[in-house]
Amino acid sequence: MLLPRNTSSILALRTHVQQFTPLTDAEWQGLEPHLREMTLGRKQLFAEEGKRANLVGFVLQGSLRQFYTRDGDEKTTYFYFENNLVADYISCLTKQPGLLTLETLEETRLLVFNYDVLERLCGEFPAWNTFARKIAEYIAIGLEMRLVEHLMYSPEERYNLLIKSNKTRILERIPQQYIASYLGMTPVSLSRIRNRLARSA
Amino acid sequence: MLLPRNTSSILALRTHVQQFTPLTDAEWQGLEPHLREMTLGRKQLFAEEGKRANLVGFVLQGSLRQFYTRDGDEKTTYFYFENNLVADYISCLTKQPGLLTLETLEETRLLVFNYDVLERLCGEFPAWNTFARKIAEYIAIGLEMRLVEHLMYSPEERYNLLIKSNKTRILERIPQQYIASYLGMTPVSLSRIRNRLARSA
DNA sequence: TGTGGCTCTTTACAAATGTTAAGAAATGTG
DNA sequence: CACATTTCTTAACATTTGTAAAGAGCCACA
Repeated sequence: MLLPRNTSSILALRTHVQQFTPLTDAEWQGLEPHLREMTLGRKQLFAEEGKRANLVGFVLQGSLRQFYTRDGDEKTTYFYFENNLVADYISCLTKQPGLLTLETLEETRLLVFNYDVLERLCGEFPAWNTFARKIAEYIAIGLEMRLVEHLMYSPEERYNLLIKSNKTRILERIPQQYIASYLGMTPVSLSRIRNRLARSA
Repeated sequence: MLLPRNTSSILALRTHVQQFTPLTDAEWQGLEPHLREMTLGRKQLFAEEGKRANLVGFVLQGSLRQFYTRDGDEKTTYFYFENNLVADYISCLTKQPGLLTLETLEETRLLVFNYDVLERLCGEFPAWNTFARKIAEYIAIGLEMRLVEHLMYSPEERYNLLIKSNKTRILERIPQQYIASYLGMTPVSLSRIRNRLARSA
């Protein structure tokens, strides 16, 4: 479902982009005409396993989860909330069919554009190229930290790290089964760990 | 230990860089004057935990491992071989003290340059900015796949995936205790898994 | 507001990995 | 080439997590 564009939404995205690198009005105008609003109901798909992704979204309201499927079993690996960009980044980069699915957790409103527009802007404007570089660097740092957490800490320690982190949105808004998956354990195991912690506290 | 520069080494690096994006001679000359050769003996450090990193290396000969330390316990998370770039990427990007250590596994010869040179080139030449972007994207893709492997597969399955992968250099050249760490398990556990596999084969 | 479905917890049991320690094997170094 | 060191294997035991199943609690939606 596509809606007309909204000025304050567009400003929110521009502000987000400019947290990575400054943009002149002219540079911004390279992207703005390609933006459109989209609203998805609960449990609808923003990207689907097996399909080549070319859509980037900026979450205005709502949330999504990212999961990989194996033998019909879903492994949730990431969550997206307001004021963040969401995409099957790997499929956009490689132009290969995606391995993951992006599903809304609630009714979600997004500002969207096609990844190939950004790719074209990277060739036309150094500023957009720098933005794309900074985004990639930001993603790489996040992934490295997350991988290290898995290599260095036990499931119970990872849950404690999540509690002490500033990712409270995850704990507040995400069903526990998905948090368990995100932390690399089963829902049963997370329930046990929570029980242990509650008793000792 | 620094040695005079060597033409074929420099060509090897240029070839590697150009696998990410094409460069004119003029663009390449932005980097070349800043290259120098370095040779490290076995078990010497290329980057050290707690120190801010600013060095990028291109491995000409030899290999390194990357590890994080926790309570005196080392967790090896990555290996670097010939014809690959090595750096404490996060420390270079964030300009914060590094969390990891890079140690040679054998006598290693590298071509090195300072990261801030590359950063400057990103501002001067769009081609170098694109190179930095492609590198970041390449790293992000690798990290995402590695994280997913940990979230979706058991230690034994991860060992099987490593065997079936094209990362044979790891299995051939890396001590098993480090491979175990890389796979997120103890050396004892890896030895057991190998034993099980050998019996069933 | 009631009802069906989804989510979380709890239990018992199975399976895998972690821990510790000792010995065998391999490797690096003088 | 031989010794010292490091690495790998094996074993026994402890701990943790996974699995399956049942019930309680909560939420969404009609």
